[in-house]
Amino acid sequence: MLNQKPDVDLATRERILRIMEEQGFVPNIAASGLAGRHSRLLGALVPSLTWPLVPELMRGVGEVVGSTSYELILYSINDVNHEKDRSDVIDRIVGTRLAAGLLAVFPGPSAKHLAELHSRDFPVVLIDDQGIPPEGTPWISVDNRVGAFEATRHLIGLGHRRIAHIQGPLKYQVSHERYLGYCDALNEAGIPLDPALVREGDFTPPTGRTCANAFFDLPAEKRPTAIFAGSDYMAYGVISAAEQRGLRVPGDIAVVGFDDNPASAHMEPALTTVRQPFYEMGRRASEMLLALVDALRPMNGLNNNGRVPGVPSSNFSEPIRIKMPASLIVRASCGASHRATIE
Amino acid sequence: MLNQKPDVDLATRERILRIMEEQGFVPNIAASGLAGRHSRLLGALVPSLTWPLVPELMRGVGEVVGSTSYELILYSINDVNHEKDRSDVIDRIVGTRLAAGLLAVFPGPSAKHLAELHSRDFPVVLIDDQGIPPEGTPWISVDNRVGAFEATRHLIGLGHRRIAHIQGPLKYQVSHERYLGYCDALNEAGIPLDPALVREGDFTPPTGRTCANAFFDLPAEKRPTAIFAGSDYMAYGVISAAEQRGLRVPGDIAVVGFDDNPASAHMEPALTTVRQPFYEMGRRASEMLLALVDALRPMNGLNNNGRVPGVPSSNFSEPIRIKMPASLIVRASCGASHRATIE
DNA sequence: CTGTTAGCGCCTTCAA
DNA sequence: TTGAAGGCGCTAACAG
Repeated sequence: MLNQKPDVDLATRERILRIMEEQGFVPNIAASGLAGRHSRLLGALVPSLTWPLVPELMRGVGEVVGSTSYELILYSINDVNHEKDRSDVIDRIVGTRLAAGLLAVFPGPSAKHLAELHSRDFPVVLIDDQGIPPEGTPWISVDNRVGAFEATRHLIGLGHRRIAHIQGPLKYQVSHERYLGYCDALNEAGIPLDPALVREGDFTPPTGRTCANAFFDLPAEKRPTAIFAGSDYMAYGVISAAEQRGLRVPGDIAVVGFDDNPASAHMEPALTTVRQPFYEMGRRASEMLLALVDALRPMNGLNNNGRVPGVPSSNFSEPIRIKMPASLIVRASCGASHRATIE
Repeated sequence: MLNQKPDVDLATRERILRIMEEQGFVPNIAASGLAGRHSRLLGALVPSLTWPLVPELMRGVGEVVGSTSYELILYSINDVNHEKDRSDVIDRIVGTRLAAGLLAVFPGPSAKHLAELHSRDFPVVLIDDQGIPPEGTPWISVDNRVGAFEATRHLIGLGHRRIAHIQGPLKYQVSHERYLGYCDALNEAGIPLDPALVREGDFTPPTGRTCANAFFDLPAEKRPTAIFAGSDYMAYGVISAAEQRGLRVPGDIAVVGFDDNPASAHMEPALTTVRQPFYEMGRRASEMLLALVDALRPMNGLNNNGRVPGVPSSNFSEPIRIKMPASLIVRASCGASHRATIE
């Protein structure tokens, strides 16, 4: 019977169905999933939505999923610092058989387990900015190295020679990648790397402040004229430390961040930074996941009439790993207005 | 049969079930919802997650829902400016019978329709900062007026007499409420309201900048010494305009915002603002929704054994409308460090 | 092509 | 108490 309509003799049921379809009839998704052995739900496994870039990502996901007949079910793992392996949670999720596929944002240590799920033909797409994809699992990431390279090169182009870098935690791959990009740019310009100008932070403003102060305490001839922070949040700390010392940004010290947090455009001075295309990544990831899920459907999504034979069920092919470009957003904090970026 | 376990003769089925239960057996949510005529999914209808405060809210929601056996299904309506009535979408959502209840964040014009759903015994909880609740529908909002009152009074306490206010769009109730709070504080201090010191913005930095410039253009004796912006974003614009004029914040002009965006603590100067307890609101709302949903379940959530009679199905009672307090967060931008707030 | 039937995995009721 | 049967709303595979 359809929805909760009152029972009628079976003879007229079909007719009723037809009529209802012509009006706006909405089938019960749960029942349809059950019967069709195929859920219309996609799971999204995300870390705290309060991370600055996750909402932007989910905007892309929501848009794509919203344009289909699928619905999004949100598994928001509010892990304190995202260190724990959430394989148990993932197993529970898969166990409920609610979702036809899983989109995992910044999976961290669970990536391995998700890759295994994928290899068992459960549709999985990973989004991360790390860059160490498990073998064969669909994976969308950001080209951190090139992003950092461009940021640093931009500072060099502005005449800076003593450029400091505040790394993220070294346990994260991204931190290394951004550091390598920084080195690349110095190399290209023939500027020797000065270890005194590289420090490790933890992505938060306080460590940005601490590292900046350490740089400011260097003897004048070793002191940097520009700081490239591994995250916008650390750049906030740098700016704050500079102001407290009476140093003007960008007049006395140029600052560049990484992430392009929503607020970074609106600060004073507006922060030059490297934008990661999270919205686009969300879109791409969702599209990939939908493709995987569809490939697994009986009849491959075609009506059961056409003579077209279903493709060999495991159509897990095509674009597997995507590396998205990060782009430099030039604003006031680096002291260059050679490109007027009004946002 | 349970999950997709291979078929066995009916005799041993039950035994298998028992054993599986002792191990970690995870029932199929869709099937259980179908059979039990009760879904274990809660719908969350949210505007763009990229609004600064929605993620914080969803953190609360996610935490509460995650601690139950319910799952969250996310209906993210990326409406351009949240004006459209989404009743059609809501009908589709309810029509799928997927969710047992609906949590609507900033429902805007759809609030009326949601209230009607509620009156038809479909569990609905609204979260809004507006303050015009439809009759009887569970509704959680923020006390904007008192928040604005405290912000303004704080400025008065610092010695300011000429305090400007930048309103949000007047089509929003919040804008009026915050304005009223501002007036309350002036009244209390016996400061006459000066219409030249009140302007309407649209919650974004550019209008903050525009309005601030208008204030700065006033003749010296009419010029404000403090500006209370109706949103943090507008406060960013104010700060930016001030800097461009060579005015120091808070030295020359004190600035207070409203919202406490995540970045507001990290700017230079850190922004004094009014925090809305969105995390807590998310929690409360989820708890209310869960209560409503449970009240509707057959047997009222008790096992079908106990002699306890189910409560009369419509147990829609208890806390219906909640107004949460907003709290002043004092930071550097208002020039008062009488409370050292390090964040 | 339309019509019918048999479940999907689970809950609930009734019988033992 | 325990167990078997019926059905939730729908789809898919089969008949006509």
